[in-house]
This record gives sequence, C-alpha cells and structure tokens, in this order.
Amino acid sequence: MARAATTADAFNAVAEPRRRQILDELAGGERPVNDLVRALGLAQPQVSKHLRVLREVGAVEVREHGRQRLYRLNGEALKPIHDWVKTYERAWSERFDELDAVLDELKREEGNGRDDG
Amino acid sequence: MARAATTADAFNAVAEPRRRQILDELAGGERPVNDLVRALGLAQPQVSKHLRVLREVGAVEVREHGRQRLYRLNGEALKPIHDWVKTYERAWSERFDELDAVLDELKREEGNGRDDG
DNA sequence: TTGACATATTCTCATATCGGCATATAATGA
DNA sequence: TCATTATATGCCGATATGAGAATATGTCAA
Repeated sequence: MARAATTADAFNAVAEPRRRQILDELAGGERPVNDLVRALGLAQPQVSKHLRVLREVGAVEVREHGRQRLYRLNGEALKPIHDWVKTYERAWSERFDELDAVLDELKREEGNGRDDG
Repeated sequence: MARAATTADAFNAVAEPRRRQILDELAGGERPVNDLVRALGLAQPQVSKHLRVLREVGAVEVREHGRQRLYRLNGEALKPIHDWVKTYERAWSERFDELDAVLDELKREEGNGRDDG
C-alpha cells in the first residue's frame, strides 16, 4: 500500500501546490483550460489532469461552451478542510487568547467556592 | 519527477488521514508515542514515522521524559492552511451571503447615480 | 551488566503520483 | 471532408509514499 486514502478527498487534492494555484485562479471567475495553462505555465495535459482531480473531489465544476470547457470554483468542497483546521485556530488567534483568559478567570472563581477534596 | 513539493509542508503533512488523527489526539494534550499507538491502532514504527513528518513541518514538538517522548501540538504550523482556505469561506458562510447582499445593494445605488455610457 | 521497556531508523515491497509525450475526442470552419 | 483548435486520456519513467518487519538507540531497574 502506498497511501491508504487516495487523492479522492479534498485534503489530498489541495496538497498539490499547482492545484491550489488553479483554485486561486478560478477564484477570479470561470476560466477555460487554456487560460489556466497560460497562467500556470504548465503543459495542457497536466492542467487537465489536475482539473480532473479537482473535479473528482468536487472542488471545481465544468460547463461546456463550444469547444471550450469553462471551469469554475466550488468552494463548498473545501469546507471540510476549513472545519478541521478551524479547531486549531486557538493556537494563533487573539480572539482565543482572550477567551482563554476569561475561562481561566472563571475557573479560578469557581475554585474559590469549591468544597470537595 | 513525482511530486514537486515533497511532504515538507503543512498541506502535505495533513493530507494523510492518520496524521490528522494524531493531531486530533494531541489536541487533548501532550501524549507519549505509545498512547498514540493505542489510540490509532497502528504499529509503533508507523506512528513514529508519521510523527517525524509532523515534526518536520513543525506541527508537533517533542519533550523527553525518561524513556518516553512526549509529543505536543503546535497549531501555528497549520495557520497557512487556515489562511489559504479562509479565502474560500465565501462559498458556504452565511456571513458572506449577507455581505454580498449589502455589496449588491451598494452597487445598485451607485449605478443609479452614474452618468457614463 | 543484563534485561525490559519506549521510541526511532532502516530496508523492502507495493502502489500512487507527477510530468512529458503522443494520441484520442470533439467542435468549428473552410 | 479536411484542417484547426480545445481538451482529455493513455502510457512511460522517475520518484515519493506508506505499511510491515527487523533492528538500532536510549533509558531505567534489578
């Protein structure tokens, strides 16, 4: 076995820098593949392959327009990542520092009133 | 070339489900390796290897305690992921829906006052 | 020192992955 | 129909990766 979970989830899809670049490009709006090819400086087949991975995890969607395929972002697919990483936000967010201070204060007051051993 | 960027960044480190599990365990506080072995049901060497990857990207830190190594979380290392994915929050967050509504409103009003062609 | 325990490292194997290249598919236009 | 344009797919080679098993390293206790 190489990797238990294959590329079929958002975390893996986004682990590849080129794919993040693609999503960043698409954040500006719908784009045909060749636009992305130019923007990334990658060969067209590689871009198509990255787009496929992104499609498979639902991070992008396609629309046919003549001979072009217009790709657009579907940010919802990234929500699981956001949700997961959010639980660690405590580590750097000032808001949580303040919350921690309040909780410490509460804990101290509660401790004063306690009578168990 | 296989993968341009190797595991040496947070995105890659976290792409592996077992490693996310490890971080989730450590969120509860400092733990020795064997605790994690039991919690994950993985073999000890694999856990040590995953811990190494996490250490290399700074997501965990170690402290020696007798023959044990106590690992603890360093959530800061995950901030880049949070920052990146945050820009896509618009896709699912109600707050942004409301913001969008306000911006549309402003745009409409501005449009009324315009005089160019 | 010897032995038990805790953890890290090394080696091997199977597989996933990425890029490069050639080619297939499909739409458009002459 | 044939050429051109736009995109997708398939195959190849190099490499990364993860699990398993064996072993090395380090610490403590007797």
